[in-house]
Amino acid sequence: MTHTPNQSASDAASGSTDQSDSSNSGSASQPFRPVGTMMPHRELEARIRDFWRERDIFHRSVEERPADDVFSFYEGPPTANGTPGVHHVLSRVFKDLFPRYQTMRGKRVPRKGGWDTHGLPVEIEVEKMLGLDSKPAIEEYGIAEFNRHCRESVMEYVEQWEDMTERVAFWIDMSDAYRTYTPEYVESCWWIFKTLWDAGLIYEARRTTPHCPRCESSLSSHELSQGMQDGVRDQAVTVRFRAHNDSLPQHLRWDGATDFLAWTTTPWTLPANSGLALNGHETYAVVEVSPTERLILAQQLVGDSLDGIVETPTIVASVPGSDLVGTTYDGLYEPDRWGVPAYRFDGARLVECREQDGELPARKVAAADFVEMESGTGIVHIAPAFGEDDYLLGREAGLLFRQPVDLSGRIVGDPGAPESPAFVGKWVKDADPMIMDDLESRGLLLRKDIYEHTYPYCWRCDTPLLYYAKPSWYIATSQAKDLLTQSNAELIDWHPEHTGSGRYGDWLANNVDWAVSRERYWGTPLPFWRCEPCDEVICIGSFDELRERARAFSGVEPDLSDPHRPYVDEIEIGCESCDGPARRCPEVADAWFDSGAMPYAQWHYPFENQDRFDERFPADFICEAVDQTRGWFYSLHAEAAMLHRAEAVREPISFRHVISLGHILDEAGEKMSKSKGNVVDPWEVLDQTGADALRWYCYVASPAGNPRRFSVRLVGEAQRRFLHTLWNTYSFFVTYANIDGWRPAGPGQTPTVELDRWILSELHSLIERVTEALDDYDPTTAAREIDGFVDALSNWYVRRSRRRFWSSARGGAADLDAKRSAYQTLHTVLVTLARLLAPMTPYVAEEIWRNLSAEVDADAAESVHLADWPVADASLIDETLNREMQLVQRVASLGRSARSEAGIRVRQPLPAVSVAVRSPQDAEAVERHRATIAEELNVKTVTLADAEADARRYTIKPNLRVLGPRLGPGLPALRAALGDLSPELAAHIAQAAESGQTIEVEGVELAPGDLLIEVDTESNAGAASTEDERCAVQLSTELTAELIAEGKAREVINRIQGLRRDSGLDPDDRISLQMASPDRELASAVSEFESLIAAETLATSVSVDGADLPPGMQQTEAEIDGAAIVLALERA
RNA sequence: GGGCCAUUAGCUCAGCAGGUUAGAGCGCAGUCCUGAUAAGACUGAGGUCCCUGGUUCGAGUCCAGGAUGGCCCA
Repeated sequence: MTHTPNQSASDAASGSTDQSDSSNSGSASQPFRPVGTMMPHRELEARIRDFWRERDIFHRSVEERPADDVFSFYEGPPTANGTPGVHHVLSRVFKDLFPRYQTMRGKRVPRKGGWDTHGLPVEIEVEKMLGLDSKPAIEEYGIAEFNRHCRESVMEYVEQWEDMTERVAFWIDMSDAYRTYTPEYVESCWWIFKTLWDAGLIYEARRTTPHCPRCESSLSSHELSQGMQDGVRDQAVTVRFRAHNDSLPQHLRWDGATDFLAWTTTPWTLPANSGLALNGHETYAVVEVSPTERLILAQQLVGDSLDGIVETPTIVASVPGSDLVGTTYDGLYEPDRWGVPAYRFDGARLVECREQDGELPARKVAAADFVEMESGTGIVHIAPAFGEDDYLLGREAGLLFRQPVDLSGRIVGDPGAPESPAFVGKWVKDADPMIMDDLESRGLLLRKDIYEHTYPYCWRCDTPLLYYAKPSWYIATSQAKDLLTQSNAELIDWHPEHTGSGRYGDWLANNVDWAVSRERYWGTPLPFWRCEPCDEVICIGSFDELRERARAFSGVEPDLSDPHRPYVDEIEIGCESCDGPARRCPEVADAWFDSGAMPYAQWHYPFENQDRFDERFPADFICEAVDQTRGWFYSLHAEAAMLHRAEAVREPISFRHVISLGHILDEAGEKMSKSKGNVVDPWEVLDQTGADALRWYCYVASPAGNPRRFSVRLVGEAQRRFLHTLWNTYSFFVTYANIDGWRPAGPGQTPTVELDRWILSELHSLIERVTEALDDYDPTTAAREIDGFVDALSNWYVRRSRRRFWSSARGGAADLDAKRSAYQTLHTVLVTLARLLAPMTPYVAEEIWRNLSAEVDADAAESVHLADWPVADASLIDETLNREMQLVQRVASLGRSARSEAGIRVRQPLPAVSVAVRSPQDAEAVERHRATIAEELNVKTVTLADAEADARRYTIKPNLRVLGPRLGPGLPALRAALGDLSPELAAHIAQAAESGQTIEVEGVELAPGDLLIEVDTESNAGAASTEDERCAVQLSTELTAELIAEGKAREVINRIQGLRRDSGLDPDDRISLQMASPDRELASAVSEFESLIAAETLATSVSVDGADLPPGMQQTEAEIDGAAIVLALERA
């Protein structure tokens, strides 16, 4: 049996297995595995995946490249405690492209996988599962057991991840993947901490975080935004602080009392007051409210603040805020008298003020830009322990730090102390009214209001959060700010560029120290041990060191097979200074620290694999979504820069090229989220359209850095438009090559057929452009170039070459060379395309490569992914030919347009086309491609328009690009003058310009290059014309009897071909043909063109006017131009 | 509140250094073509190039301000 081009997809799917005579690709009649017209993507992917697995192609694609020429790729580790979504697919698709490309370019690209396993999101999932809802609950449940669940949960969906990864053909070594929880990984992290510690780049300080007093836990910014509530109504109070008279500016000192008015929505923070902030650039008013009392507040807020409190406020003085800075005042409470210690800032550290150091410094007024005039009094109460702004101002202005509230939200202090207030021991929200009552009774509360604002609540338990300064460990990244920004600007190549210079660069320029500790359980434990008696901190840099010191201290060597909490917390070591016992500080590391440690920790560097590390650091390429600018992109860069500063690694960067991907949106441009229900399931897309289509869409739709809209429909469109066209070209080739038994015959010489030379010229030009784009990490340009090429290949090259592929079937042995050339050329193009597509659409590329090359050529690489990237052969690129072909295509397009305008169908031959062009080169092109133009337009002759003979109209326009800069403001006058030219003058100028003379118009000397000349051909009777800026085409529409007859004959051919198809004949079946028509004209046309009809329809015998058509024949009655004809045929 | 990006046809996107009539694909309508192609060709409808100013002989493109959307950070 012979395959017809119309065989169905399901035939093709099973084609190679259940059709006995076609199962061997090497069989005599069928050089290639038959291919149907529809791409069977599911079957194809499964088959190719099996092949890759069986033949170990991925590993070989790495191992077969030279070990000393590595292209280093780092995998940004995902967490497998959730199912993979489309956005994960997107990043894997982009990650995969460049390693594949570089492999084909000859690099060895090892691809070690990795999993991110630590962190709060993991803990939260486990808490939910176990029904725990707070830190105390976890501790009661048991940290050991809790962490055991965490460890299990992070690999829960690993199988789904592996399936997805394999399905989209992301080649990465999962069997050798690093996991951030392994002891080796943790130990490398400790090495980093120790290295930075020794370089003095780690310190402990307080950090203000949103804190849930019920869960006793800090919340991340992500959690914070989940629990923001609008329209929260809180009590706002305005209170007075008595200024020290002798600290006021001279002119404000007097006998009476002067009070600052300050405003707050959190009365419970008032006992912690250490300062008042005002805006140094604003004006403050001193208001006299009684003969003995004055108040100070922002001048512009006097009315609002005192409304209803003071009848007629009298402003006795106005002072700039800056004049009040440094004024001291009395606090409302003195918590140090009921057992709350006060601390002073020593840089970022806090030092407790001890009794022996003398009296505490007084509270004072400071200037701060964050003080606004929107509401309140323009004076803000500052409690450095309870707010980010407060803390930073306290540190900057040298205020005291008091923290009379514990982590569970209770007011601390010794209730037995003589001055201890009643609210000691109370929950802060319960303390609020007590404090207000107390202040009111002491005459210090000026007013109470209800204030509506947005306030954060715990997303889990709905408790209002406290901003709370907690001890925290910092990496002093701001000390390396210059190194971070400079190395980023000079050494890292960002795509898109603006992310590196803009978003990321700006963020680095505003770098603040990295708060790296978390008061949690499932994470890399910080290697800091603190001596209980003397507070000395010891940083441990390896397990051996810890074992050693623990044994030296306790005589027992600890088990470090699991270095996590709680086991590591139990290990005690000796203090170097006082010999006291040191215990581990309970915090774990920010999980981002783990991710940034992967260049070292994935190899257990520096304890093992030094060579490997050296060879692969820094990475040549990484790729993640844009949200990683402050995530992995930063942690990687920061750790490398800090280690470089500590002189531990040779480069201050850990990656050289980076693609930052835009986010995936739904079809309407909305973010995908479960609550909106617009999440696209990756499996659905993969099932419906296949991995290649999904990948292709990702590359071609929009540049990597753009946000992209995504839906099954859009991917399906890309599939139809590109993959389907490619596949059909491939299928066409295989079908005809099999019919002819054509086999590739080694490297052929440059073809002589012009069309073949042209497509090869375009192909090599394409190789150049695609290579350039991929070298520049620009897959979108590469994909769009290939897309355009495949369109030209299918709709010009193959269409124009069809007759050559059929030529043996048409009986002409003379065209054998041309046919061989066509096969050879199309084969070369497809096999080269397979290589160009291999990094992008690895399945279909492999299919084409295997069928057309590997399976028939013992010398070809077994897999396209083991093959080399094609190299453009400049000698095959013929720019002139490319331009000429472009012109021919334009002429054909214009001619078809003229035809349809004249309403003459394409099968009707026309006598002539006349082409007007504007350059000698184009004229030559028309001459050289006459035959093509004639065939495309179905005309008998192609002539160049003769300027004299035609009624031509010229339009002369100034070449603005040239004349604009030269004439400037004089341009409009010239433009007007050229627009008003008489036809004669225009023709005169045009001819002068064409012959290279200089013309003067409106006093301006114009050289030929200064003008653009357009030609219109008048459409005279019997012609149809159309033009564009490069050429004009005029079709002669005058029909002769001869042409009409040929038109009729072509109609007959069309009907016979239809009948052939309907009769189930194969394309190369011969027929005997009989025709009969009562219409004289039609009958004579058929007789006249009998040989044409026979040749086109493969008729070996033709009988016209067979009055008695034999009954066994397939027959049909057709109507042509109103005349009936009966057609009958049978296989000859 | 700050930063980055985007905004061009119903939809998805091009539009390079400012230049003459702003393009493509999909979709829609019509016509044609077809023995590889669920394809293709031709034509048509469909645009205040987000808005307002400015620079310039000339602005979708450059500058300033604003609007909307997305992301990040407060």
